[in-house]
Amino acid sequence: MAPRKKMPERRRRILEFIQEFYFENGIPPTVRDIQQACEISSTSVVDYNLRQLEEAGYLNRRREVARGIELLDREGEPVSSAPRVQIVGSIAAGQPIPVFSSESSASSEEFDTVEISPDLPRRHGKLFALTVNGTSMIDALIDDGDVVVIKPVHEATNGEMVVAWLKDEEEATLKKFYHEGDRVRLQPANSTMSPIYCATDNVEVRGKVVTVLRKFS
Amino acid sequence: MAPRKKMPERRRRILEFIQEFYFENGIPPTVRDIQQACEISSTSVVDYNLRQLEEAGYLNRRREVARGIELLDREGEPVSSAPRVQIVGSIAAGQPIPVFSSESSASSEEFDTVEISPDLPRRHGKLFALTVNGTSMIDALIDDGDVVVIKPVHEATNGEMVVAWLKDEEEATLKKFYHEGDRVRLQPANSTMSPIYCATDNVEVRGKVVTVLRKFS
DNA sequence: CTGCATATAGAACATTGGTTTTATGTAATA
DNA sequence: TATTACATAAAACCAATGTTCTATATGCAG
Repeated sequence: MAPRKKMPERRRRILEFIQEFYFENGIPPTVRDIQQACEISSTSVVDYNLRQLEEAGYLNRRREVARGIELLDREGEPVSSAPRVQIVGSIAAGQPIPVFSSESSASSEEFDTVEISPDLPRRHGKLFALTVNGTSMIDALIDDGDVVVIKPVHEATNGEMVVAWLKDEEEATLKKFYHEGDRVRLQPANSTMSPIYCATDNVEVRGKVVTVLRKFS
Repeated sequence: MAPRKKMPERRRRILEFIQEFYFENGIPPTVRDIQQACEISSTSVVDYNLRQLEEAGYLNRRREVARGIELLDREGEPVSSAPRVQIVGSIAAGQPIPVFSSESSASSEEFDTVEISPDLPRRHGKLFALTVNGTSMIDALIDDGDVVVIKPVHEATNGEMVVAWLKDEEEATLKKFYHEGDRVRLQPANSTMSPIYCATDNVEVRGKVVTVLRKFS
């Protein structure tokens, strides 16, 4: 699969149309649907661009099959109806968590997963999840046993709830992030706990909370 | 749309296959896909049965379109990838809310909707949603502006969070439900508020909370 | 039995829609 | 300038696929 870099305007337009069409109609468009919508003079041009898109890993084409275009997500997986994210571990203030590899490799079937709204990966791309241990985030309305869905990012803006990695301590915590001058304040979401202050270069943001899932049963 | 009653075995088989196929492939099957999978001797038989299924409201057929079968749900709506529920109103302790009609009628496009995990309607069937006003449910980790997804039910077990309708007062509230002898305790989720006690026959359970959705941004 | 609705068959038809072929234009590069 | 990769065009080809036509079988009501 070729790398993804800059793409001609028309090609981008085609890809966008396919996504819209599939979302609205529940079936992929035909080559000629694309041709008309994107005002392209020939089906061969559409075919050409589809091949390029396939090459670049944006979609699969089922040969000789009507409406055989299959959209792929950023990991090359088909975008099916029910996206799931892996629960890669648990987190509680001060507790270590496993290392994240956003380039997650081979072993896929070893984690529990949770089903999430298709909306989320559409907006945020690749996500993962952590189970929350204890009530240390209770003031942020995150309870023991809740699952937080995380978007892997390396920067955060003030007030966002992030997974922060403390290099020296080799610990990860779930806290609110505040950059204050040359240091960082990590604010627990529990009024009985004090904030952590540390040097900017000792803190590594690993991701931020996108949503919280809670079981009612 | 004709009523749904008993269905020939073969027809049921066809419908089941369409569902499986669409789920697995992301596109509907062709007439001939169905023919082969269901071991039917002629495409005309498939066509005949598809017409019957359309008549009975199980699916739509886009005429002259390859893979034009569109599955419908129990409400006659297309089963698209991302299920949505209507936000039919808002709720806060003591505030009135609109009347729910689970047999929701004509007007469909008048409400905001939220996208939910496909898992939920699969498990609970028809759902609706309410926006939470104020912080009266804060102890249950439900904040102002959160959206609660509700399953319309008429009974609840102790401890469940329910939408309760108080007949005399003509008000609806979101509270925890406890049946205690000949009366019902409706427990607010806010430590500064007192529970409501009332006669069993003055309380009507309208639904229970299935999940909470919160925006992080 | 007759008539009628329901269900199945086989075959052919007609359009849709994926694919191929050949030709042209443009920009970057040796 | 010649070469090459990239992008666009027009037209045709033909497999995939929706649709139709005719014939047959079965069960049920009159």
